[in-house]
Amino acid sequence: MISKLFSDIQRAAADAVKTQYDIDIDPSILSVQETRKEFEGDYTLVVFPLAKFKLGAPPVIGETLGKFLIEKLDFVDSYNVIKGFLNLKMTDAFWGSFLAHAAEGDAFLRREEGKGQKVVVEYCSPNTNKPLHLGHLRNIVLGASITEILKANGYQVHPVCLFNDRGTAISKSMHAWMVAGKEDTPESTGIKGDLLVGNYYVEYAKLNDIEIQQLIEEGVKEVEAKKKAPSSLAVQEILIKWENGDKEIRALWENMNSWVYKAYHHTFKRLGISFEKLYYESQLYQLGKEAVMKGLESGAFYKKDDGSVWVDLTDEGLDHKLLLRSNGTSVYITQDIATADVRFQDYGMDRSVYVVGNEQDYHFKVLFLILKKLGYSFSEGLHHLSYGMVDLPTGKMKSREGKAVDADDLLDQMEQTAKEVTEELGKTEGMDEEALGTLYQNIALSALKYFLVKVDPQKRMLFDPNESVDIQGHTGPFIQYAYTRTASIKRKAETVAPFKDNLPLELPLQENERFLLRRLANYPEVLQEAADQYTPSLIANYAYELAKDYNRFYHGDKILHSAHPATSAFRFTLSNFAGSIMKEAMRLLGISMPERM
RNA sequence: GCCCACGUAGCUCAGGGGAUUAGAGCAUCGGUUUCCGGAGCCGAGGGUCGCAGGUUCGAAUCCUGCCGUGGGUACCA
Repeated sequence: MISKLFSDIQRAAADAVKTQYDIDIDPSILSVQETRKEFEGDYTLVVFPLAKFKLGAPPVIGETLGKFLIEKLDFVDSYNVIKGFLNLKMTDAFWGSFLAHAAEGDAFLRREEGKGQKVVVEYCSPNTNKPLHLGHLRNIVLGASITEILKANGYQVHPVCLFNDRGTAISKSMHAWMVAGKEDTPESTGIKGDLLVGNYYVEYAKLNDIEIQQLIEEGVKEVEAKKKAPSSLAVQEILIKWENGDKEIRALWENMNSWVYKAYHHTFKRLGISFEKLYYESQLYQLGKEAVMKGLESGAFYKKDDGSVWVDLTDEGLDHKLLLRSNGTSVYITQDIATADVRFQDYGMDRSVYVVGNEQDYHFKVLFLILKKLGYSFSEGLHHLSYGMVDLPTGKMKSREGKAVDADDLLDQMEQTAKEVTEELGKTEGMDEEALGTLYQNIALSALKYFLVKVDPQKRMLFDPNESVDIQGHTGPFIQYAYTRTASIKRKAETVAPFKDNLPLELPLQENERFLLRRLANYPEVLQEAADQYTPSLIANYAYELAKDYNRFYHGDKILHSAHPATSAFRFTLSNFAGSIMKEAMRLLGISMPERM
């Protein structure tokens, strides 16, 4: 809607230049933007770029164009020129018409761009040897929201999760558990399964470090010591036994994973996320070899004398990359090739999005080039949604040192805070115990998810566990609170008829109303940009700005009891519309809106 | 060494060619409730936009170099 408006203005301005100065210009050189707050107007045409045609001083050109536009475009009410900026004020009728139409149905909330295109989004994808921590949470929130954002843009989206359920990580926990006496279970200890397994992972790391230290003191070189430490050797043995299908090892492996999955599914449920399909590395890791063989046949890869298989990426500015070890076993990237292939068989997707931390930027660059070489039809639609780590004030979060913020603990803590603040405010009379529990959970999730998603994914972010996540200011609960105001207004206004396009506005629009309308009109653009750039933070920041604009509007003239019924109808419809956009924007972030809080 | 990302107020972050005064939140200080919900609203103080060049009518924004931080550069995942 705005993009069409902007191009209308640009075209009219280009026409003006043609008729007034007899010069043909490309309309797109005249950029249109929102008028800055301190000036009068809604949208601004920048006329500086015309300077190079030597038509005169920019302010004079601005005047000429302004006069022309006000004649030609019936939605332009007035204009003013400051330096090379032509500020255009839209008519009240324009805004009235916008509101009446946009607020009707939900066409305004959806875009068609991705219609007919299938996208697979892989996110979360944990190693199953430890609890989900704050870093996973950032991943999950990004993955879940990009899924919804793409859907709202018309794509058919399939969210999937890949469990890295085998390999050295889980084997370390297994070894420590066996060393400790093969006794503890989640049931016997009362410790949730992922944490229990994670504790053994920490135990392993401690044991391993001590052994290495000892060897070094005995004069063994560090590199050697890491390989020769008894626990390191034990893990290698576990890996081999696992591959050979050793009964005892397989049983323990299944058992430990089941503890972890049980806990994960509980956490997933709590976070309100679900996947369409779960993939397991243990079922995929052997398929890589076939894929590599195909590439070998087609000439995309090459074989060295020792039997190892490589891909040459020097043409793309990278180096040679190993795909298959000389002993025939696969490496990390081999599995990813296979996984992409399996996924294509499952979904026939046009695009594939991987939500993975930015320490793997290079890995995905390589993977995407390889998939392209192999000629996959979806290789043009690959995207790595890369995000920065969540750091603690003490540095990186490290599971192996037990230095991580557990997702469930954090949520417990935040629900408590939400409860305290809500009770203090006392707006929840009449809600039963269960509804209150849901509400606290909702507020806690909103604070946490919003905190994680509002920052540009590319940037690292800092989390201080000693300072709990805010619920005031630029936060999820702030936006929820603004929404509950719209809900409250709605409850109290059953008799107010909605505003229709044919109704007159008895008063000229107030500044706060215009700002709010402008913000709302911009929603489809933000929705598109968030999808095009795979950046949910754009939606988050938009929702915040919208809530702020709404609060200013709310603190202005009365919505329901204004002097004229037509004005009340208009303000009421505006309030409701703002509420539904807030709700939709937050839904895209995986946050639901309470009606009261 | 080479490659990538990041560097904006005390702290956490927006803005990513455009306006004189670079915006928010937190923290600090002040105002605001007989009136639709004060988790709010209004205001004050606080900035060499890492540094130096360049491109441009115009640079926090684009380019180059340097500095700082983090990550990558494994027959690890």
